[in-house]
Amino acid sequence: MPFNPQDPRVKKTRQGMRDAFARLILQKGYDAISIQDIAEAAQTARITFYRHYRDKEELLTDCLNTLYEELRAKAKPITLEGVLSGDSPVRLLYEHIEEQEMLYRILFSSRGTQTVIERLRHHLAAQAMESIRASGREIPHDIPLDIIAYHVASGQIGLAMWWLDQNKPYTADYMARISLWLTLTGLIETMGETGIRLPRPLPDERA
Amino acid sequence: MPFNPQDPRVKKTRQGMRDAFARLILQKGYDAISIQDIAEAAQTARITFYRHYRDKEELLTDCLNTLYEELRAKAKPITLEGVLSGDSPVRLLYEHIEEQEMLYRILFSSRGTQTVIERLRHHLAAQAMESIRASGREIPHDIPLDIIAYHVASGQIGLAMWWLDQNKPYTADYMARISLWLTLTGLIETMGETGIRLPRPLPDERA
DNA sequence: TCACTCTGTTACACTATGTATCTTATGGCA
DNA sequence: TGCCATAAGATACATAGTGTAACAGAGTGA
Repeated sequence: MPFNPQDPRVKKTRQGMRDAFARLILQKGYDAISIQDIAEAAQTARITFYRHYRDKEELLTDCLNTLYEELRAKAKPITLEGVLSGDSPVRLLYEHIEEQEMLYRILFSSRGTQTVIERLRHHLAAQAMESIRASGREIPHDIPLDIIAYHVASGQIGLAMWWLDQNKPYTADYMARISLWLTLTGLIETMGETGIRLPRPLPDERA
Repeated sequence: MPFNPQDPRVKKTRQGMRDAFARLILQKGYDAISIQDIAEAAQTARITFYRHYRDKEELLTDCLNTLYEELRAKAKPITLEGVLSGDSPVRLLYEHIEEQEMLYRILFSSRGTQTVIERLRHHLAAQAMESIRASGREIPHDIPLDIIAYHVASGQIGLAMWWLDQNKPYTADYMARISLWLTLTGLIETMGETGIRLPRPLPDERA
């Protein structure tokens, strides 16, 4: 189906589908939605759906890819000074969540989104690695860099999910700073340093 | 349907369904599975499925609830000494993942599981709070305890997901220690302490 | 205006779902 | 051992959703 994405009719149809779909997901959940429902809510014919998307999944991907591309477009070059002064990737994430709250609620809650969350996690992990490189410091105990990066990214995404789930009890700015602070300092002030058995270096531990 | 769960016929039927379902999910994915498929794979009649479960979702919940209950049953009282010597909730998690790898793969990859992952996150968050309380220390900067707990739990789950996704490149023991270490000390050794703007206390930041 | 493209209408075959009815098999117990 | 309660199997059916086809009508842009 070689549709022309520039055609105003096509634009209108697809935008209508995306909007209707987002509304329906929040209203009754991904699984309970039929193609019929989407077509009706978008005030279009059922067959028109099939002309543009193979299935629900593809429409959802269309919705969330746009979201992800938007976040990526916001990314700036990473410097240690920028990160420490609060101009961090996690701050951009919280700003973007504020702008696109409805879509992030779908991303974090629905089911057809595992791949997009995975992409977001990869993205944040890559940025974490870049931040660590920008710091120019040695990694302690030879902990593999990708492990660190995924731990950081997972904590950041998890905290953002918690924030939306709790209906944003704190400001995005506060959350971004907390997230960065926990990532950087962990619980060391709380738990204390004494007695922590550091992991041994890597080679002994290969499975 | 007041079935007797003790009846050996019932036990056999349900166990067969659970096993068949787990195999099918890993084989072709949750969405692509029909009730027919499950019944066939379990070598039973389609109608028998409906006698025991309302839909796919309920069968999946049955599978994963068992998993979650098993993990919960392993939990021990938390002490600071136990946590620091490596006898931590996250170690139990990794041990359990090794024991039930197939089901955890389903839990972490499939779609019908958001609620169970959420429950796992709550569980780990609750244990993190308990660990912090057991330490008897003050929480720095009045950071809300639940924020810390969810950050910790998310990092731990995310790292475990990464580990399975990468086909377990390191031992469970090593992963558990890394996870604990990152949680406790963060990246402070890597990024350094200077220049980090700590979050201001809470009251100014309420949304 | 005209050619082209997109959308709407109607229709159809196919598959999965959920339920009902009746028959057969199984396990516990006197 | 034979009986009884209960679970599983076989068959059938109504319903809903899916995916596709053919044709008519509306919109876009030159």
